[in-house]
Amino acid sequence: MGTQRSGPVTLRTIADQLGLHVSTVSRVLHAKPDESLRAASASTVERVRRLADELGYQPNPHATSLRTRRSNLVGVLVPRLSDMVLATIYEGIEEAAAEHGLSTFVANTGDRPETQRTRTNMVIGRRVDGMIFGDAYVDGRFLDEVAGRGIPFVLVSRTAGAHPSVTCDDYLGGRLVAEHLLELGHRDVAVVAGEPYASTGIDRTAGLVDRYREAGLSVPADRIAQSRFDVSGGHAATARLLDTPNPPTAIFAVNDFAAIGAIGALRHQGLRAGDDVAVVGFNDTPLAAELPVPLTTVRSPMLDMGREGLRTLLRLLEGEAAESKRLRPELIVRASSVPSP
Amino acid sequence: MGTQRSGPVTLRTIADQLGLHVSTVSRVLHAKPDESLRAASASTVERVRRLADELGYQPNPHATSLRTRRSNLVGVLVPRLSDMVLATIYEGIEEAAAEHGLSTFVANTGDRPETQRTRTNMVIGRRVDGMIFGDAYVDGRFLDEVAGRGIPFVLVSRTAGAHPSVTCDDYLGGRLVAEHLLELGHRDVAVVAGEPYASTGIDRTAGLVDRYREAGLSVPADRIAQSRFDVSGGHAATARLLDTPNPPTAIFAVNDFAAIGAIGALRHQGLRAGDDVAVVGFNDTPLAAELPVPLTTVRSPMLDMGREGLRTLLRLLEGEAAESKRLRPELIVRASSVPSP
DNA sequence: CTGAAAGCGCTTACAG
DNA sequence: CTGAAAGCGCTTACAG
Repeated sequence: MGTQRSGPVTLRTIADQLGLHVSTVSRVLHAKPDESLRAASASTVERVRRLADELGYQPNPHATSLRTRRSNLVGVLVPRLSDMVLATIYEGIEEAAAEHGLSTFVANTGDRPETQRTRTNMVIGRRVDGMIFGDAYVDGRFLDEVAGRGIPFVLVSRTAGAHPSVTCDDYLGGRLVAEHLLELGHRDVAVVAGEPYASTGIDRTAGLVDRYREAGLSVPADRIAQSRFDVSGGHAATARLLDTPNPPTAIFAVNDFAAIGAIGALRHQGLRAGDDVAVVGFNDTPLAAELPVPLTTVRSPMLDMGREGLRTLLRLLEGEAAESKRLRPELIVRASSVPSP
Repeated sequence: MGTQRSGPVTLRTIADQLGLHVSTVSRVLHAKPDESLRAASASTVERVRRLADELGYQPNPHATSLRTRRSNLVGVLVPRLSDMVLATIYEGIEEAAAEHGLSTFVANTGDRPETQRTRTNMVIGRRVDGMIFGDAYVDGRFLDEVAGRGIPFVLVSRTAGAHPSVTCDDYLGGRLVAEHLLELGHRDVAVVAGEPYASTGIDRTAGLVDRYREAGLSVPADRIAQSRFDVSGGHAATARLLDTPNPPTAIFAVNDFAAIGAIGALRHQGLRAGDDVAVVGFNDTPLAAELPVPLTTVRSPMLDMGREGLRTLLRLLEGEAAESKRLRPELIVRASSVPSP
């Protein structure tokens, strides 16, 4: 059995017990199945593998990273994980990362530029191989800087400038909503539009407005209200939109949570979603279908966005060119946009 | 300016440019403000600090970890980050970790024992200093193993055996719900109880059942339905509870999302939450207040749980004893449990 | 087929 | 006050 060493098992533990040199052990453990022949004799390979298994050897990633200058670490920045949309995208990232032997750091930035900066520095300080940003500002200035520092990254959920991104086709999503509302005869629609720095809200709004214009109808500026992306943000924005002598007959909130807030604001005014005012959300989070008034919304492929985002980063890390992708949205019609019979 | 080195700035870069030895530079950069005197002469300290700043020196954490056997890394396991409750707890963990110069790995385990195993191994393989589990099974068997491997950890959200934990006082929360429903005159209550392996659901249920028993009322087994913790889990469990000739007059779902599912299931039967059946949730997530029928629920201090969980781990890492904590819940009464006037 | 050496970037006693 | 050495655990040409 050899000497019983305390502390974690290292290459040296194995080498000593087998009377080999650490470099031999390293070579064996490192070789892909097919090239093990070149690493050592068949019997040595066998003995090393068996003992490594028995002792539960796990390479020290700090030593490996120090030596190879590759950390197999990916940094992920999101506005906030308590936003189910981003959390789900992150789940996709994590799944795909695990499949490829990568680990991920996530940090919440609250969409605050100052925090984006400090978190990015912190993550880069940890020597990640690449980053994924879910909190891009549409102007992309900060990201230009990051690119200038030579660190590879991919955006998910939001686009910015020409940086590679994996997003939902938000513009198309907005158009789908417009078509649905036009069919229902709504000529006067208002938009809970999200934050002005996020491409998601911008593009979803633009899609709706453009499609309305094509139908000969304009959506005036005072029908479009900025908002936070959460429930209370949607509530506040809707309250403002309703504070007018001639309220709209339909509301498009660019996010399911904002839509829930919109429904809350309507209720405050004694108005019911569906019967009195059509409400449409975005994302088709698992809540949408279960609300007391089930929510019409646009399904966006959140998990896939994450998975595909990581794969794109992987390609970048291997020196290939990264192409941006827009994934297809799908309109899901429920009771919140159609009056009960 | 000295030689222009390519690649990242290391201690050597600074040492060479200043004609010092790396060990001197290390000592200076390492010293706390007050002990810098002992590290080097005042002028050397000044020169080193200035240049490090200028060059934007960031120590290579892999080298530091390799040398010091401390990674300043914490591994966090949660059932799923797309559960807003866990995501919020994690935000608390991350905040507190950042304040203490620690970074965190999070992984989703989906509450699957197999995944808990592989993720734990993966995280330990990354040489974290400690772990935080938000996905503890109440039997604690797996955690006993982890403890046996000598890795320090703290539980959040759920308890298990005698392992140190930071949780909401779930039992008390259940009692608060019982008192509220008893006051309203409900003698026949049903529980959407969550997963049988999670202390949260178990304790919340027990609190309610015990308080009812003290009032001379029993909650029979067929009024208690296991459920997943998400919306569709709550829906399914409620559908089962309603499938009886004499349905209950009140439903306690041990989680806001399950409660939303419960409301959905009621609606399917033509029943309205509040007017027809009282519904109470747990956690007071931001949605609760904004639902078309605002949800009565028990507020649990999610952020604090995370922050306090990390602090407890920190104490453990410093060799102190860790005490479990139960944070105080608070009942929030809204329309879902009181008929409209 | 296997060994020996060098080195990734850092820290920490130990000298002087 | 500063330097020199050793070593954390690994990988990778280079010998033989």
